[in-house]
Amino acid sequence: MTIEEDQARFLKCIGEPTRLGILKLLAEGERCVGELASVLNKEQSLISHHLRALKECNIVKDEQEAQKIYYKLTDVRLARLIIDSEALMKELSLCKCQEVNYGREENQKSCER
Amino acid sequence: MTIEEDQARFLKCIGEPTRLGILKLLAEGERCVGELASVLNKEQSLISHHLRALKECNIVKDEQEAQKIYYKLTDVRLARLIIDSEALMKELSLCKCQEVNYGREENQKSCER
DNA sequence: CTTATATATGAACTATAATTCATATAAACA
DNA sequence: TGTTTATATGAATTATAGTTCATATATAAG
Repeated sequence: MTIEEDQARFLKCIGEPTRLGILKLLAEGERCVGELASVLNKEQSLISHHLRALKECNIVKDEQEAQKIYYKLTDVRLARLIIDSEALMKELSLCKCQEVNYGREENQKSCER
Repeated sequence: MTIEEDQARFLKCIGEPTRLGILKLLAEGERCVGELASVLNKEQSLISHHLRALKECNIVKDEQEAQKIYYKLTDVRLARLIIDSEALMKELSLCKCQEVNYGREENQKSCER
């Protein structure tokens, strides 16, 4: 088991659209499964499966409160990582002069290709 | 196409062991395909496929020099992202008290589970 | 103790991605 | 021009991951 394999597992776990949606919500504060499912408009069981994957990677932790189970990020720096990678991704996409530029058209002229 | 989908594509592209190996080498400086393949001890065609994936995500760019084609990171901040995510991953794994602790055994006692 | 609510689980299915192999392209050079 | 070297490509295969559905578990409330 190499570091790259572990790191890949970690990044791959974050790098899935539904899980990113979950993580961005949890970056704002803890949420229970039902809330996540309704806000993201996905099936409860799907959210549960994704939460389990995130938990197995130590990205989130849970806490039971009555019938509900609240999830939160294990570390605040995860929120930073998500924000930073989003910013970087947007810039790299801009330099490709794609159609999708996330509303920052004024920056298109600074693209060399 | 949501931001989460784009961001996931970006992170998933980085989050693969062989591609991480490539990226860490490119973080040190540009390399041609053959070098990458021999250092990583993988087939040339495999490296080529992965480089194409990285290029499609604008993570690397290439430059031809005679018969050889040199690859480099499109942005230095990618190196930072890889370093930071590795550091964070290691810390999160430590808190899980896993067997794999990347040689930082002295920190195991600070783990609450 | 029965019912409602919240979440988890496992199997089946579907989709996506990684790998290998054979071959194509293209530059350099004898 | 024929050969070597470097890289890319596409098809086929295999592996991994995401999704759905039905159902299980567990807490709370009547």
